[in-house]
Amino acid sequence: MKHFPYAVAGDETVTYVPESAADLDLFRRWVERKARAGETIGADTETTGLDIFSPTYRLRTVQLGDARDAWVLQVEGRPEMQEAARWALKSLPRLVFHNAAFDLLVLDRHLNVPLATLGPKTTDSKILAHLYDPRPKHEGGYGLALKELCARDVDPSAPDTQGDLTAVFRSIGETKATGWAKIDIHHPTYLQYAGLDVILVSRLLPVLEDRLRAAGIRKTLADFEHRVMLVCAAMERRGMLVDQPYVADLVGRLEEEATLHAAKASRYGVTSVNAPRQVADALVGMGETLTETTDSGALKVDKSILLDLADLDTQWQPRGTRTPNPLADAVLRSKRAGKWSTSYGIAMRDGLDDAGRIHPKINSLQARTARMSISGPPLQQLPSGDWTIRRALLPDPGHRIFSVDYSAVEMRVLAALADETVMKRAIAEGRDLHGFTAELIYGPNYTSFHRKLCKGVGFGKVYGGGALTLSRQTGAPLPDVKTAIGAYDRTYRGIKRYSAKLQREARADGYVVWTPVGRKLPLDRDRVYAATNYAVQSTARDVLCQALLDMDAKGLTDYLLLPIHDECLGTAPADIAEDVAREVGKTMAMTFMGVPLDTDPEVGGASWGSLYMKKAETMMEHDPWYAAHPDEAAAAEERRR
DNA sequence: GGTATATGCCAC
DNA sequence: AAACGTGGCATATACC
Repeated sequence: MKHFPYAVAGDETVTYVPESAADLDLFRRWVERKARAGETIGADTETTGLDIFSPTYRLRTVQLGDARDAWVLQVEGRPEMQEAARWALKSLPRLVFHNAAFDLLVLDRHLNVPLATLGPKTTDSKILAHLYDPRPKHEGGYGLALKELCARDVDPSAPDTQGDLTAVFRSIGETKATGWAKIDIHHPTYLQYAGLDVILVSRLLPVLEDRLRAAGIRKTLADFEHRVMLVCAAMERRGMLVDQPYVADLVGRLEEEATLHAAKASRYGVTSVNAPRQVADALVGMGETLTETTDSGALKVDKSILLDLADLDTQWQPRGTRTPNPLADAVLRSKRAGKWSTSYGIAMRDGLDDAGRIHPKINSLQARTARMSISGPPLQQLPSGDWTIRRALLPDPGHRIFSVDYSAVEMRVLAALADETVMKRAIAEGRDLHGFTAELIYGPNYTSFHRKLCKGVGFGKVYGGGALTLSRQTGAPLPDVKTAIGAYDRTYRGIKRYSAKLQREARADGYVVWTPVGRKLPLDRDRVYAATNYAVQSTARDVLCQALLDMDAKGLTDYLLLPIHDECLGTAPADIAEDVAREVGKTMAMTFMGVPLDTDPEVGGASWGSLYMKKAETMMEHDPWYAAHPDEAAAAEERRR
């Protein structure tokens, strides 16, 4: 048996690599001892990369270990090693992984150890670290990577196993992208580091648990996050069907459009529309005056400035206020088509598993506020004003897509947290909140502009924005905005009071905000005003996560595709889709601190895009389900009006 | 070849 | 008095 000694925090540790049947017997005896003792064992996998669901993906090693001993099972192409790993994972009573969702999905898909088997006995050290301090290193936190955490809590000189291996990859003529798949499975550094990771995570766990206890973070919150992680992992495993012919055509059209407009821009000397310097220089050369600058002092040529120059409004419709600048127009169009093609179209086209599905990574606990993120491709950020991208994603065959979102959840959470009595009354009465506000401030004859202003001020409260930003955003004159904000504060005194209280407490209590679930959110000292936003955004996130757990308990997870901040996207057989969506809506709906959080279920057709099409005609032409159900298309158009 | 930063834009 | 929050990700650019 190969073995690699290594000193961790002054202790001798050993990584064992079983080769013979006798070696595996030793491994099994170790597992039996650990299982009897009820110990939590560190676990990890090495694989060919991060794209778990790609057809060429391979699991290479499975590691298990405690604070002193690690075992690396070279399972790739070795049935007896796979069997031993499977047996060990099933026998051990408690496991700890760093970033468990990844390894659990790898083991589910490539070692046939179900998510449902390992999930309930798994602790994720990354979740615990996030609960202790959600900030990555560059934001002033301790960081969330295993290396960063172990440097603090285990051994400052512990190696950067991932980083150091990158150097090894280079030494064998591979890159970071190819190294994990190509490195010899017997390479001593590879095996040594594979074992070290589980020794490190075993040692990290008790320290993190102590830290959470000392910080006053409840065990129930950690349990909540682990359950949420497992529901999200199940959604990630399910993935989403891609309309492959549609995507192929879409990418073609977008690339053509990007090229066409790039060619126009090149006539003005811009060789790359994505180079802000080139664009700015060319515009100045054409006689345009650019006044705004970026943080580093360069002339700013962002979308809003280019839209002005191209004489387009925010909906890209001609405004008729000036002669459109053709370069600005070409740059806008080329950039948009290019981004939609690469970030969304190509990502969908090239990220497929062998069943034609994509499996975007759902990070259930990502942001400082605990918000989730989705990447590869970023499905939470697909264009919503235009249905063409979402049209590429489909419910399962024979299903209809559905979506359920909360109505104005962040405003309602704010009303609840701030105990804002006037706002709570309006919500309880089922009033349109922004119209209600406009009426209180401007009287019964308020205009749509007044309502828009009030809506903006409300969002400003949630985001912490000021008068100037709001004025820029709505186009309303600064004095009008200031007046509206003043009136708003007098109308909803509870919000100002709450915001002031959070900030006062934060300054007295180490610049943190505590949320109702007992989550501790660190604030930047120079942005204490963000406290209200953090509390609201984080609590709204926890509302959706509680709903995910409630839905899971009712067996609804099988219908869910994605969480999108205040919304759940799902798929259900066409004959029961309406019922499923209604049930999801009922389960998501709840009362939070006395404030009702209503939901709005909506059932579409045979593509996600159908939920974003406004006209029945469009639905019938571009969505097969509506093509077969014209009456439903007409009804959907009516509802969306 | 790789990283870090700047800029910009997509969503809620 | 004023302060717009959270992400993912592409491209350009400078630098190692």
